[in-house]
Amino acid sequence: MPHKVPLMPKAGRPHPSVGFSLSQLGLATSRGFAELVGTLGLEPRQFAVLRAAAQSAGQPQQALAERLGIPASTMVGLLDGLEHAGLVHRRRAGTDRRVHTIELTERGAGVLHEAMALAEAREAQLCAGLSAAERRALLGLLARVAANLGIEPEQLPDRGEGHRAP
Amino acid sequence: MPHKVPLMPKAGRPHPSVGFSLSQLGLATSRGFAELVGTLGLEPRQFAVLRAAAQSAGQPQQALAERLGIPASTMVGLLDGLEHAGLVHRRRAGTDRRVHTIELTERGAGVLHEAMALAEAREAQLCAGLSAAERRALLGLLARVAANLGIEPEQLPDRGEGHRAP
DNA sequence: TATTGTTATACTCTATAACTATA
DNA sequence: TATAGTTATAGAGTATAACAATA
Repeated sequence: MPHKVPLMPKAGRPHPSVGFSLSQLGLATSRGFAELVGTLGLEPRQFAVLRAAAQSAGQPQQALAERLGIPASTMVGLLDGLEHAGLVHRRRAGTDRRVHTIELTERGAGVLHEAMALAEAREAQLCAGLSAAERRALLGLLARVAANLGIEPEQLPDRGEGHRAP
Repeated sequence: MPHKVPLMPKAGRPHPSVGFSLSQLGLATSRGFAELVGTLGLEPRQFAVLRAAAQSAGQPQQALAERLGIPASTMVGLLDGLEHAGLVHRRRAGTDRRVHTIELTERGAGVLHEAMALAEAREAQLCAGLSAAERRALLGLLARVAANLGIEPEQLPDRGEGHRAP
């Protein structure tokens, strides 16, 4: 959450606004998700790293960083944690001994699996009481708002660089 | 964190999830809002303070802090900025000379007005292409998700890092 | 000389706790 | 003694820049 944390108006309560609701819910969901994967000893970005590493094994650590929009120096610490927990493996590439390729350990794959299950359960909790059609409608409307903002569907939340992002 | 900035998965792209979409859009909207009011020299929480102060003049500074969920020590800096910009006025209460009551200056009211106009324009941009009925539907669905999370409609995003060390 | 990963530095933000002045 | 506001200190988190090994 983090978005740095964004705080928006309140009070007046003339009408609820989409912007305020999204800001409020976005913070709550990401915070809740962080807590959830925290029970597995992961922080959200480590979960993202596990997923990305699982998609194709043996990626250089810098490739992962770039793909997730995480600075290389930050990636070091994230991987240190994952490696120390035995979830991931750094190996020097034979072709270029400067690069470290990343692979999930068996245990790492297991934890990733658990984390995905938690995420699914969380999704179900968020959407409790919504019919399948309503959930689809919500996703569709959110996608249209995202399009208005120029956000591509796959794009990571991406912590802004220099700008203040509360 | 945006925030702790919460970062969520990506990649796999089996189906988009409500949780991920909200996290992504929430960060984008709050960041965009921060940039927007930034053009007026405000940060988001200062905008919130102006709104709250406008609702009823002469509130003690601590009342504002509590109402917005902002720590008293943080409120000091926010008000310092607002006062220095001539948007707000600290006055010692006659009844209890310890309390500082806060009032908007004429200029503060003007800036608040501008900021609200910006926020409205932003809302329109977010909802571009949505019919009135679709926007209502979106707000309704978001409210139901919020209810599932136990969030009250009025509640501020609330950065509360809450569970720190006692 | 350029590049991969690492470490070190500096900066931003925030909260906790000390401090003052009133009560 | 307790409270409103202020200031100071310390902690977490991050990005930028220097660094070592390899190319």
